[in-house]
Amino acid sequence: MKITLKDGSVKEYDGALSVLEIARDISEGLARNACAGELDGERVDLRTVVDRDCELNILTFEDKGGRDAFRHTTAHIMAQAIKRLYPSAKLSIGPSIDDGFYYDIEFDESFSEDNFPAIEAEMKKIVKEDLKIERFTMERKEAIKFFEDRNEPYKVELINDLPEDAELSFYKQGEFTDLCAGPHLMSTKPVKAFKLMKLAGAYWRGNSDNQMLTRIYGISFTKASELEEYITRLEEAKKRDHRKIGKEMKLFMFSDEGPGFPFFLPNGMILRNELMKYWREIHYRNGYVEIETPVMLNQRLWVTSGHWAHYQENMYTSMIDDEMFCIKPMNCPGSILVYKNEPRSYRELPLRFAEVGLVHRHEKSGALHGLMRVRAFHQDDAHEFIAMDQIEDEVAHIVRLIDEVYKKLEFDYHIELSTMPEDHMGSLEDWERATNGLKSAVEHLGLTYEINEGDGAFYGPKLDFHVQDCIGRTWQCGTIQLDFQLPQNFELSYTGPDGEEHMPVMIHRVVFGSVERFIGVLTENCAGKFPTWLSPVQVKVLPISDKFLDYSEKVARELKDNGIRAELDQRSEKIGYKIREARLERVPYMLILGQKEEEAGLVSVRSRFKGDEGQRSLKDFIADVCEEIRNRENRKEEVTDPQD
RNA sequence: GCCGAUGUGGCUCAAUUGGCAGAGCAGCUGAUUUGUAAUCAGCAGGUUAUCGGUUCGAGUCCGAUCAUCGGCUCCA
Repeated sequence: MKITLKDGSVKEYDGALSVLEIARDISEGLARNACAGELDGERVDLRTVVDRDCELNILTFEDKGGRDAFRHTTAHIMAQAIKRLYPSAKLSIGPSIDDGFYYDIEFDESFSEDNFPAIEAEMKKIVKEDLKIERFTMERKEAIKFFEDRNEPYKVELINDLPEDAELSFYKQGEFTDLCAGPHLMSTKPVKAFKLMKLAGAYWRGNSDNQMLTRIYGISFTKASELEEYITRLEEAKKRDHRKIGKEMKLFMFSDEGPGFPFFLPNGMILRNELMKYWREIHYRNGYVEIETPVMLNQRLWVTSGHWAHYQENMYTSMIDDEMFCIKPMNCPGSILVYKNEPRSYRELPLRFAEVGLVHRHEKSGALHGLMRVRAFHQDDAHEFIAMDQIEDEVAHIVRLIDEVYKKLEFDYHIELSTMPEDHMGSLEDWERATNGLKSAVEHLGLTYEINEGDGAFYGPKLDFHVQDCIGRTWQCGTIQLDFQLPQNFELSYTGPDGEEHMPVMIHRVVFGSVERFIGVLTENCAGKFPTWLSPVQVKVLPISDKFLDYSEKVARELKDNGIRAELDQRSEKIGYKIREARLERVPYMLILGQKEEEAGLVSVRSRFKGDEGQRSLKDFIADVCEEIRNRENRKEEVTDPQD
């Protein structure tokens, strides 16, 4: 047989060989580091026997596939340690994930992180024991009996749910045997560096009606230094947390009097208003008109829209004069009332009503998370009413708009297409037509997307734009949702060129998603070092001593007169102290003013980007900063902070 | 909502087996008049999240509630 390797070279063998044996034939080093294989693009075990011509890629810890196998083996080692220490613990599933691995386990007694050190110690023993990991298969009946005898009900349930013809594979290391598709390492020995990271509850099979199991998360590496590096990186990343920076920079706050309801402080308001100024500019440029609809409206409207039936649990309500009013969780019904305010013509389409609407949703207490997940937030919403044949163009138009904004703010994002959920309105045909409309728009733009099965809104499928926070969690920001249902429920129509009444298609879309969440992600992306146009204070004027206060006031006045957000630090402190504070406040520019500057009528510029930029005339400085702000430039940092 | 953890001045954190609630920073007052990341001194600041219990005595032990953090479910 002929085997084509990753580098294109071809190996020929007479008989069948395992992946490991082929690796060993290539080099001893590779065999030592091999974690798994990739056979014609499919992930396989090191034990897999190759007996035909194929492409084979040997995976090590450096490859995602190899890393997965390595960490999956670590999960087994953890499970084995737990079974040694807690023989009555019941195992369910324990996969590798992007960021390590976990195992979901049912314990008899309450389990806390205090138990981690003992488990880690036992894991170390297992690694040291250098247990050989063997793979074998079992008949279904035998396998069920095997796990029934060992009181592992979750494993039995897993086996019962596998298709009839599925091969049931097992991996055995020492006294421990687990149902598992693999792949796995050959022995426990290479798992040199690992750490149990956190503990969480997790519902069996991800269903909140089921039993809650204890999930233990861990991470592992081939070397201790890699583990240390990982932990340091994680700690560094946490310094970018928007909740920490928001407090430091006085952007926003929360109060126990309103859990999940953000308060915007003066600095946060500047940031938000500047963002919205930019937002309005690009929306007016893209053919949107802005409206505002009431925060609360009669329950009747929400019954018609379907929100009362599908979203009631999340809605705040109020009885007024014996009528029930609902505080809006979404802006769409309000926009629809605006649409219906007058007869509409095909000539107006696409009709784009933008609305920065304040919505309230009663989110479960455990779901709240800083500005990322709140109970009151501003959606940079728009509801568009279009003709059926405008779907693809309009969706493409919005995708381009979102892309423009995300690029401007340097967000990395990925797109997900969310399809029909269980709890939905409308016919299957409508759902299919809407889903296909979204698909073809993205495909024609040449963009890639993942499919998120069953995650659409109850009224339609959606394209979601996801971005990452400081520790890699992804958050949905932008979304484009197609909707055939609400136009029907509200009997919307427009007069076509044929003089007949037609039903418009509705698009719900946001670019930022929630302004609050967007600010949270933005803050973490830039670690609070906002571009100058978004900075609460753009220039800080720092007199060397009180003697130069008059000149400093004049300079600050001049800056403010030119529309620059400037602040004067008039405290009787040393210049080093003032600079340090301005740096900690992440101010983009400092003007240092002393005798030299006053006599020459100049300013000394120190920037966040380059440090000391030397002396220049105030006029030139103002011209450049104004230009930078007007263009909404994002100057790059060329200097790093000294350690605190 | 569920599982686990946490809660001490504005912020960051101390407080031994249960035995007088403390420090640094920030704030205020005064001195200092400063040249590119922290000048000095003094003053003030607390019902230890809330409520209840055990105890001669509770920040510390127990219970409940609230909030926050990490996940699960849900979601912009």
